[in-house]
Amino acid sequence: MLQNSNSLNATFAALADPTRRAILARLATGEASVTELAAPFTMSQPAISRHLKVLERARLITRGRDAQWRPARIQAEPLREVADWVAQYRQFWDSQFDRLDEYLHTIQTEEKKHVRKRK
Amino acid sequence: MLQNSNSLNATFAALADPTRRAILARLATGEASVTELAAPFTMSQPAISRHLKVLERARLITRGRDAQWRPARIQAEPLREVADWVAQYRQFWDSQFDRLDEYLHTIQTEEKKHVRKRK
DNA sequence: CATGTATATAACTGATAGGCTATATAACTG
DNA sequence: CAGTTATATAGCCTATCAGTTATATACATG
Repeated sequence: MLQNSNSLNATFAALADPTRRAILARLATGEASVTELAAPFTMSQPAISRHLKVLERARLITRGRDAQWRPARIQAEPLREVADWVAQYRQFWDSQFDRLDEYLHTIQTEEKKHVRKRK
Repeated sequence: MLQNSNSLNATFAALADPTRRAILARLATGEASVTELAAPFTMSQPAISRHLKVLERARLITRGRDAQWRPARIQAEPLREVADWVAQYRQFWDSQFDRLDEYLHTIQTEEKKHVRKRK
């Protein structure tokens, strides 16, 4: 279950920054150069380059080469891993699972109360 | 689209740590005390308390009170936000969307090439 | 080959993360 | 109320993050 631990660490850390999420959103419409990606932001070009490096290390993007441009492309795999990870918890908000959720929670709470009192 | 930016920042940052993800996995089976949550780990109790505080600030857990115990319970909402966010990118790995994905990518790439050459 | 454009890297800085130990607080229990 | 248990907080340390400016590198082109 935790074999993707390192991968998820890097992916979630990369996604924790709004600039990087905005870059991904932009790349969802197609590849783009660093300058194009930097345009919507007030921060410097090196800052964007570093954000891209973080995304690249998390494998959320790959970089190409087109003359002096280094176009970035979004990569699906880490996003799929996030989707798979969070799907584990779907029961907690999906009404389809409410009954099971409630049941599991009830028996768990009862057990804990007993355990604690015994100690 | 970015109205949940702050919330997602905290949520993704919280999820970037494997200890905190393990705590959430444990809480998916029902509420638990700090000591119970700390048991599987080699780190100190204060370290676990701090991890719980991070999860709490991200609203991924809430804390209760049961005598000297402070049971933690998982909260669905931020996880649902993550699921919603990542669902935006479902097209990139779901084969159902491959054709659209390919089409979008092709026209995007063509456009970019023209723009770059003109400059 | 000199210049312009696109991007990366280096060096610095201030803030935050995540661990520790020691200590404080809160509640139960004899 | 003294001792025990559960948890939180404080203070410290080291590492990493996210930004900056200055500079280097890579490529295109007149």
